[in-house]
Amino acid sequence: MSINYSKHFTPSLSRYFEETHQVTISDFEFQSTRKEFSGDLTLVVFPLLRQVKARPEIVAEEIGNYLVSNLSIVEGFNVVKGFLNLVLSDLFYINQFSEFYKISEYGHTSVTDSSPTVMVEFSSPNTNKPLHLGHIRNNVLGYSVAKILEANGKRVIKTQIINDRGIHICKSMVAWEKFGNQETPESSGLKGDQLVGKYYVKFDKEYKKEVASLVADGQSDEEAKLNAPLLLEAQEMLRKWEANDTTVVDLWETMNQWVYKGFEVSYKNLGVSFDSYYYESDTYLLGKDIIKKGLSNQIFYKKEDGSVWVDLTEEGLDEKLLLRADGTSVYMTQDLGTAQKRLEDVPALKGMVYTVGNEQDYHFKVLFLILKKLGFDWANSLYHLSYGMVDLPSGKMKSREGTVVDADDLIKDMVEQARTISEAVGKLDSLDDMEKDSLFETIALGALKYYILKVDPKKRILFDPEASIDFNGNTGPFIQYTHARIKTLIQRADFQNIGNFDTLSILDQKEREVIKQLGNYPEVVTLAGAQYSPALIANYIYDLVKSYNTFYQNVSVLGSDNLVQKNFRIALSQKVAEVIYNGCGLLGINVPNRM
RNA sequence: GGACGCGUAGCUCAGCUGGAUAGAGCAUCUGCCUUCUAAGCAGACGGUCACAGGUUCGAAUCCUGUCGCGUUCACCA
Repeated sequence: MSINYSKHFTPSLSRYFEETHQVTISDFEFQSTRKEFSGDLTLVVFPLLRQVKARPEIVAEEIGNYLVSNLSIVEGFNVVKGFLNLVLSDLFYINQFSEFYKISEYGHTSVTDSSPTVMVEFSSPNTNKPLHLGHIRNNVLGYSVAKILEANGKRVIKTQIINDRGIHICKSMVAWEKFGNQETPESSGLKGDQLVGKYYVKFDKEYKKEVASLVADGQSDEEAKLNAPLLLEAQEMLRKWEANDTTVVDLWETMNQWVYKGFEVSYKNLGVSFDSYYYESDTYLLGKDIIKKGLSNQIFYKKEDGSVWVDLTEEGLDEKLLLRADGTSVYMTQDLGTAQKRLEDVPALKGMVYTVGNEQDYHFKVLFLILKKLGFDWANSLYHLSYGMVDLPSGKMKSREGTVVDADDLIKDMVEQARTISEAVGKLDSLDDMEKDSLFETIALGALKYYILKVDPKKRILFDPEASIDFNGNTGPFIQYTHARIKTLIQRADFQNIGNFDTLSILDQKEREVIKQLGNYPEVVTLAGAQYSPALIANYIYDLVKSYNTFYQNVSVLGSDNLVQKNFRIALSQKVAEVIYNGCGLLGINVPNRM
């Protein structure tokens, strides 16, 4: 358990010390008392010994005595070595809880007119193939971080950059022209992105055949790869596209529309959404102006061949190309352009989060440095939300070798699995078929998202299809289940006087645990330190759910004879349900009222 | 080779600004359904926190080095 009491539980304690000794609040370190010792809150006295020269036991004893006689919320204490364990009164917990109880969305900051605007970029797919498991991690992470920032009082614009141009698109187009027989999503019944992806794979297959036959004719492997007719056709198509050839552009637009329609379905299945879209085909040329400006300000320099570079050796990095000798743009140019365009569209923009895999750590380091050098004041508020790859037990995913896990397929499989398990458990007889379907979907997505988000983004994930669908232990369905149970409990409970706990005096140890967890919850995120982490939130929710379950398993609410206590417990349940609901919202996970 | 990231129980992962005997889940074993959801709860078993130094009252956590794994160092995107 991880609780930082210094933020939420200690101001009144620390005030005393500030007055009597020349030490500051930061010298006091509080932590949750370990369960093998008695007490609620522990003061670690070692850090104080620098100011107060005495044996730790004596200092602890003195402080403990003082607190007990001067602070009504401290009922008692014990000293173990340099640790002062304080026993807090029930009143303290009840007051604490009364405070949480009154505030809905406890810990969230609402968005107002003066809230800073930030953009969160995620998904950012290529338009030549369907979304796969790696995209799911990206989408789920980016969406969650957007929600978290919103809960922290930021005005958030969810956006993406769609990689809709380049040779890879042309490959799908060539293959479709040659082998497609005018196939369309309508004629084939295939989702648009799946259809285009099919021809991307087809291209690769035919291309390999051509290479093989060229090699058989005596060409070297390298020659063959460059000379294969299909590749030449794709390159020719790219040239035509850049020259605005209407036939090519029309085909390009048609096929891209298919893909976008397909993506929309996948996003809907995943439960994510966007507020704006940027297309590489619109922005890839824009960076050139920035380069020009940087050149005249001598931030960049030109080599003899005419290519433009930036020198980052002082920052410990290399020289980096920004513009080719022939004047065409590279990846970096276009990212500079996109950043500029976004700022033009949203002048109030105060920061950006880029959700992109960690293989691009270096790229973003360079991008941010360049923007800083160019003097954009928001360049200090750029954050690369970098995440690790998703591995399968069988190894790495490779799209060309067909070892990818398709996003649509995966979601479908998980919904089926949810159905199988749920039907085996029973309990759902009162639901009609539509309610059941929507429930299975909610559970499946909860399982998938939680499985991905509970892991630190920067670590690589080993995606085990079996374990991801597990409904026991530290999983999404476990959390959803607890929420549903609480909801039923509240619905069935017949109670009055909720919110008036004045005469309540004896708390169960488990109730204290739950209240502690509730108090812990709001401190999960800050933007400034780039500390926001869905994994942190996931684990907090799990802690809360676990202590709540333990508490409720051991206490029979409806059997309680004291009305005040009964109401208190129901109020506690309500609050826990609310926190689970809000917390899951930050992860983009829905929680059902029944399951 | 340089840079960055990771290395914690058999497996998958937590572990906040350094604090007490390192925590969960899965797996294995043992208990617990006449009251609100057993998709649960309680317990047992399981650790040289990769390794070696250093900093200090105290290190999984901070510093240095070594080893292992990954990514990256393209006029690809």
